[in-house]
Amino acid sequence: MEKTVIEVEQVANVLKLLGDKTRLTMVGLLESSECCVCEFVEVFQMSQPSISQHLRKLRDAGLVREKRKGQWIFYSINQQHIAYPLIQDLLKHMPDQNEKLEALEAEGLRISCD
Amino acid sequence: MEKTVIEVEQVANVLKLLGDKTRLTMVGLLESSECCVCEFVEVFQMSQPSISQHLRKLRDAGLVREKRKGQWIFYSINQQHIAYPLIQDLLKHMPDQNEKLEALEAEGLRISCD
DNA sequence: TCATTATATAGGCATTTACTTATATATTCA
DNA sequence: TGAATATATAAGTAAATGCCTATATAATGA
Repeated sequence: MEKTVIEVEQVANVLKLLGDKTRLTMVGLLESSECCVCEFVEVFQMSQPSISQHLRKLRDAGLVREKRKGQWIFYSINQQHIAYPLIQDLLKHMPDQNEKLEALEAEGLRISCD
Repeated sequence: MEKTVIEVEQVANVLKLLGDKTRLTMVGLLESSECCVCEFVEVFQMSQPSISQHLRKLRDAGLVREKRKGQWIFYSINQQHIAYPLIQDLLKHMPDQNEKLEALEAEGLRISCD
């Protein structure tokens, strides 16, 4: 395991952010691939503003990055974040979120710009 | 690493609980030794009811256990909790909280019943 | 240029959170 | 038994949270 030691307060702030089912799942999804906002809207069946607000919190904390590709904005995990190794460790204790993306793919709702 | 896989919602609930500096530090302290409420009051310089309420949340979630010893009630970490391995992994990314207990000891404020 | 699609922001609202002070309960010991 | 100590609970409150609807901004393509 890569070991980064982070101050308690910083750890608490990251955990507070991830202490929400939606954001935690988002991070789990982003660990396997980039996603755009509309994909999250599909996955979570939640209003688009709500999704945007969750992503904003993650972005403000530096945990995710955004990149525009045409009309879409893709979010990805920031592997440079000091808490990234910690987050990886966390995710190891959770079920893989990939099936949610595969379900999207099966419905033809996956966005791809490559 | 011991690997327990837990449902996303359960993980989120644990992270929400630990997404508070006080509770996260409490768990860090309890990982190295049992503590009673008055010790926490000293360490955190916080009102006794406030400490009790934090401990109650941890106890309600089953993360810690309480055991009366005379007039004191000692709290300990519940190593049987399904999320305990996850918590251990978390703590590896934080500085050791022991010095806080050592400081107490130096002031003669550490309670011991053995 | 205009309609459509994708995303962000603003404002409102109900719920939760973390503290406070006051009080209740439990144990110890003279 | 009664005072002192340790802890829990109750009630109140300000701030934070997470959602919603409405609207603004940005890119696309006919």
